[in-house]
This record gives sequence, structure tokens and C-alpha cells, in this order.
Amino acid sequence: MSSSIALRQARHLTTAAAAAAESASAATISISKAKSKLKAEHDPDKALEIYSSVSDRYISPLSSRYAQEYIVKRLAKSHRFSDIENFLESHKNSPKITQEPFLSSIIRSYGVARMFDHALKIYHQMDDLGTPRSAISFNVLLSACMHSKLYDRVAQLFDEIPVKYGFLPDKVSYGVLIRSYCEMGLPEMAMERFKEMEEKGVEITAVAFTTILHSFYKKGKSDEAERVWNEMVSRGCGPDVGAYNVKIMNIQGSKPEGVKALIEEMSNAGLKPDTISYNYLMTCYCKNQLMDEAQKVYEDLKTNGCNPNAATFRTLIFYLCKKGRFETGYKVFRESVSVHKIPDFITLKYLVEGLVKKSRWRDAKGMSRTVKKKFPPNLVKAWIKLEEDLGLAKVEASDNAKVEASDNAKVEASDNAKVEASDNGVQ
DNA sequence: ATAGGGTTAG
Repeated sequence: MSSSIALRQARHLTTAAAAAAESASAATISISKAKSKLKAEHDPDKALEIYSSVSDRYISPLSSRYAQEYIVKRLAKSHRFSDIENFLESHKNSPKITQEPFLSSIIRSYGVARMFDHALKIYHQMDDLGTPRSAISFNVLLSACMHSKLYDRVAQLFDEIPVKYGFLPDKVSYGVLIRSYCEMGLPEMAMERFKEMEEKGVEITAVAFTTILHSFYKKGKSDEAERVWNEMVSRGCGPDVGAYNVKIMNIQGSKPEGVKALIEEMSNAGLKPDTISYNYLMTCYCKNQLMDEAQKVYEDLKTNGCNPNAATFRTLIFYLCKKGRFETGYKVFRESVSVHKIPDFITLKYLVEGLVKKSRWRDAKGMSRTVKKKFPPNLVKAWIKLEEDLGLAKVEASDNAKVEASDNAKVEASDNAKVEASDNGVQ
């Protein structure tokens, strides 16, 4: 991007960002509606327009956090850091700035953009802004520091800040500190901190244990991991579902029976396996060429009180394609569309190529239409190129013979309405 | 209302 364009965008944004943060008068849509609109919007400037048209932006802290972070992520992707600054700093004009959770969301957003210096700056400004401090904003600051990959700085802040401002670190503060040690490849150092937590009466949680457990597995130290697991159990800190999932992750390379056994063990212990647990089982079946069993896990998700997520769809569709089950793959794809969790480009490329290979022209066509509606502009461009390479672009215009050759050929290629209906028709 | 656990194959 040339600097003049950047400058123009920055100027444009100064106004747009201010409007977005301050004006509630142009309010037309609700935050929940904005959420789905934002999801489909890849242009940061248009995302800002949506943000500024939301009436109840700050009513639900969780939704407003989502919208704010979303915009920051989009801007960060375009390296528009001064725009991020304008956008986030303008939030200081809101009367809500005296509320710690509101200010914390700005700190978190700076963390998302890897702008840690800005995060630290606003944290220190809290006194001037009239915002009270507790461990909450400190923990968000530590997280921002960790997500900016400044791991040794986390330890430094942990020692300095609570003393300076006169509060005590809590279990979450320790959680972030422990994670930083683990990220540095020092899970032993993380374990060391447990003593200190005990002395200070800070609860040692399953989350902290799980962080360390994961780290030891990652280093290939299974024996150490097992020791951590046993200590967690003997202290009565766990395990919980998350801890089990780390254990499952470590054995999923082996036979499905092991994964199944762990899931049963969880259930017997009164824990409810979640989507991640079942994803591991499903993936394990896929890797062992047991596609019927993998599909069964997917189909039973609902019965087990879980919803498929983006990873479920991506993994299942990928392995279905790998096994040549493109028709089933297409069916699962349509289910992913209906819940707004469509897989990535590579997976869908694999699927559309398979459909074409099997002369499922109508499915390939329908899929293509949906993909172009859902993907960001750069990927749409790549997809159109793919369509051309596959000869898919011509099907609608001239090659009815091809369409009629497919088993669902009753739908005319020009009957767009029908194709669209079939795209969105899966509930 | 802030900390942990995942997602193909190259």
C-alpha cells in the first residue's frame, strides 16, 4: 500500500472511527444483527460503518467486545495501525471509560493488534481517566502482553504492577504467568510457582495444571506430563473436560479404542465430553480409514448435546474427499453453510474438484455460488480462477449437456433461484 | 466475567 493511500485512509478513518465510537444517533441496527453483518464484511471501512450504526453497542459487554475486536483484527490484517489507534483511543470519550471492563476491552483489542505499548499506556492512564483498578484489567494487560509474545515481559509486569498499584495477583494472573513460562519452553519454572500460590492462598486450578500438562506433552515428556496429571488429581484440582482433551490429544495418533476409552472414562467420572473431545475421536477414525464410524460420531453429536464447529466440518469434509465420498462431502458442506461455519479454501477446492471429477455439475455449481457469497474478495478471485480451470464457469452459459449429464439435471442451469434455494435449504 | 484444550497436509 502506498503511503498516500494509507494517509488518505487514516484521515478517512479519523472521522469514521470517531463517529463509530461516539455517535449513537444514526442507530439503526441491533448488536446481534451487526454481529452477523460484520462476519460477512471483510472491508474494515465498511465494518466501521456497521459498527457506527449499532444502537445498543455497549449494552452487552460480550457483543460489543466481539464487534470491537473484529474491527481491530480487520484493520490489523491491513496493517492500518494508526487507524486502530484512532479507533480505540476515541473510545476514551465514552462515559463508560470509568468502568473497568469497558477500558479492559480496549487493552485487549490493543493486544489483538499486537500493539502492547499502547495497551500498557492506557493501563497506566487509568488513574487520570477515573477508572478503578482490580486484578481484572491487570490480567487483561498480562494477556495482551502474552499474545504479543513478550513472555519475559509478562514475568516482569507480574512482579512490578501489583506492588505499584497495591493489589494482589489472583488465579488468573498466575494462569497467564504460567502460560508464559510454558510458551518459553519452561514448564518446570511454571510448576515452581505453585508453591508461591499456595503460600499466598491463591487457588491452583485445573486450567493452570492443563497449561503445564500440554507443555510437557508438547516437549515429548510424557512421563513428566503423567506426573503433572497425578498431582492434579491428588490435589483435587481436576481433571476437568479440558484436561482430558489434552490427554486425548496426546494419544489420538494411536488407535481409536484408546480415544474411545478416555471419552468413556470422562463420562463415567461425570464429565460431559464436548465438541473438541468428539472431534478428536472423529479425526482418529478418519486417520484409521474408518469413515463410517467417523460419520457416526458426527451424526451423534447432537444426541450427545454438542454442536459441530468449524473444525468438525473441515476435518470431516477433507477426509470424505480423500476417500472419494464427494456426494456425502457435499451434503456435509451444505450443513456447514446452514450454520455459517464453512470450511477454508483448500478443503473446498478439494471438494469442488471431486464433484467435477464425478460429473456432479449441479452440486459443483451450487457450491461455487455459495462459496463466492461467503468468502472475502481475495479468495473469491482465486475461486473464480479455479472455476475457470475446472471448466465450471462455462457450464451455466453454454454447456447444458454437461448439466443434463449429472443425475440432478432437471434443474436448468439458468434457474438461479432454484440453485440458491438448494444452497440455503439445509436446516 | 479476565487464564487452559483443536482444526487437512504440506
